[in-house]
Amino acid sequence: MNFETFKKKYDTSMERMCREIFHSRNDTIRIKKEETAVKNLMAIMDAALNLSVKKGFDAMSLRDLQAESGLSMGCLYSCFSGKEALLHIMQEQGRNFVMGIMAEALKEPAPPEKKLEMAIRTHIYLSETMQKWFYFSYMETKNMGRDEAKKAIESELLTESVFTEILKEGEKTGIFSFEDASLTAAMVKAMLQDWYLKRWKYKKRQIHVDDYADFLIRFIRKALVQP
Amino acid sequence: MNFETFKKKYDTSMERMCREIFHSRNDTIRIKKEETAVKNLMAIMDAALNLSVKKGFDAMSLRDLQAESGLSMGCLYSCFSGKEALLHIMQEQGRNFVMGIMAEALKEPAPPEKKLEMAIRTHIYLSETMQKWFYFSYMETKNMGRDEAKKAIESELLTESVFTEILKEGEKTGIFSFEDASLTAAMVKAMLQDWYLKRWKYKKRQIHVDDYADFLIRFIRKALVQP
DNA sequence: ATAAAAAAATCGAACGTTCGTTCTTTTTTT
DNA sequence: AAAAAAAGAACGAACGTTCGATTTTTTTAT
Repeated sequence: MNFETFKKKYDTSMERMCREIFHSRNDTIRIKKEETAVKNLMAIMDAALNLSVKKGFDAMSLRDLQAESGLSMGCLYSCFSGKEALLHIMQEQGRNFVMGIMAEALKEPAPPEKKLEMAIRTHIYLSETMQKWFYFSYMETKNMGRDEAKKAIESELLTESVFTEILKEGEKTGIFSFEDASLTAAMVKAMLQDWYLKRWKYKKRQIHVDDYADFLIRFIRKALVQP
Repeated sequence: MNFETFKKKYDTSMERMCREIFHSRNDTIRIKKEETAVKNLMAIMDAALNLSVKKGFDAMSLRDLQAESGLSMGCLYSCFSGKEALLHIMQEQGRNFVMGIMAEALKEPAPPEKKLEMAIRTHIYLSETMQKWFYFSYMETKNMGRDEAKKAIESELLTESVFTEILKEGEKTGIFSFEDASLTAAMVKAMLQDWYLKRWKYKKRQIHVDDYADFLIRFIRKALVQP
C-alpha cells in the first residue's frame, strides 16, 4: 500500500465527515435539508480548522469564523448551539472517524510484520489527508472538558495498544525482539505524531508522505531485531 | 551521568531563571530592588506556567493570574508591560536558558557514541526539571508573533542539527549506520519530545526519567547499526 | 535613635473593547 | 402562502489595561 492506494480506498473528504455530523446530530442542528446543512457545515469546519491551526481555537472569535466561512452569525448558530459545542463536535466526530478507518484497515488477519507496516502506513496516510484535524485535535486537548479529555486519552491509549498487541504477537512468532512492548509502542506513536505536528519541517525538506512512511518502517524494523 | 548527577551539576531553579530575567529586562521592569523583583517574578512565572499548562495561555486571564500568584493587578504590571510581553519573556528566557545548558553540556569533545548519549540525556533531564516550560513552550508556539515564531523554529532546527552532526561524525568513524542523517535526527527529537508532551502517560506507568533515558539510548543504538 | 520626608511598591476601582449569545427582521425556498 | 434559512443589530459579561490612592520601605534630618 502507498498513499495513492490509500486515497482511493478510503473516503476522507470533508463532505463525508460533515454528512456524518449532520446525521448524528440532527437534534442540535436547526437546518432541515441535508444538502444545505452539509454545505454550511463544510464551510464552518474548514474555516474553524484553518483558524484554529493558525491562532488556536480559543483565540478564534466567532466573528473571525463568520468572516472566514462567509456565513452570518445566525447561520452559524443554526448549525451548532455554541462555541463549546462546536469544539465538542469537531473533536468527537474527528476521533470517531479516525478510529473507524484504523479499525477497518486492521480487521483482516495478517502476519505481525505486515500488520505493523499496515498500521503505520494507515496512521501516516490518515494524518496526511486529515493533517489539520490531527494537529487541531492534539493542540486543543487542553480546552476540552473533563469527560472529553478522558475520551481523548482513552483514544490515544487505544491506538497505542494496537501497536503493543502487534509487537507482542511478533515477539511470540520470533520475528520481533525488544525490551518493553508498551515503551516501544510509545516510541512508534511518537514518531507517527511527528509527521503531523512538524509538517512544516518535512514540507520544507521536500520529504513526501511515502518517503516518511518507507523510512519509518525500515527504521523501526531495525530497532526490533536482536541486540 | 544520571538524573541525580545532572541535578547537582546544573542549576535549573526558577529563582535563577527569574534573576536572569530581571537582569536582562530591568528596562521594562518598574521594580528597582532585585530581591523584590525576583520574588514577584517567581510568583508570576510559577502561576503563569501552571495556568497555561492547565488551560492555555490565551484562556488564562490576568485576573486568574492575580488569584494564582497572590499579587495585585498593579503589581503584575510593574513586572511586565502587558500580556503579550509576558508571553514573550517566558518564551525567550526559557529558550535561552535551555540553549545555554545544552551548549555547555556538549562543549567538551568526546567520541560520537558518548556524545549522542550525552545529548540525549541532557535533553531528557532538562525537560524533566523544566517540564512545564517545555510543554508550555511547544504548545504556545501559535500565539507568538512572526519574529518570535521564527526564533522558535530556528531553535528547534538548531537542536536537531546538534544530533545530525553527531550522527554524521559517527558515520565517518564507522560506529553508526543509517539512511538519512537529518531524518534520523528528526526521529530522535520526536522521541525526546514525547517525554515532556506525554508526561502523564509515563507517570501513570511509573516510568521514571532514568528508565526512559536508558531505554531510549538502547533503542536508538539498535536503529543505528548495519541493516 | 527617632521623626519626618521621599521613594518604592502595592492596590483595586473604572474604562473602553471585544467576546459569545440572543432575537427579531428580512430574504429565500418550498 | 407558509416554512426554512440567513442576516446582523443589540446585550451583558469578561477581558486587558490604566491610574490615582494607599501602604510599605528606605533615606534624610535632627
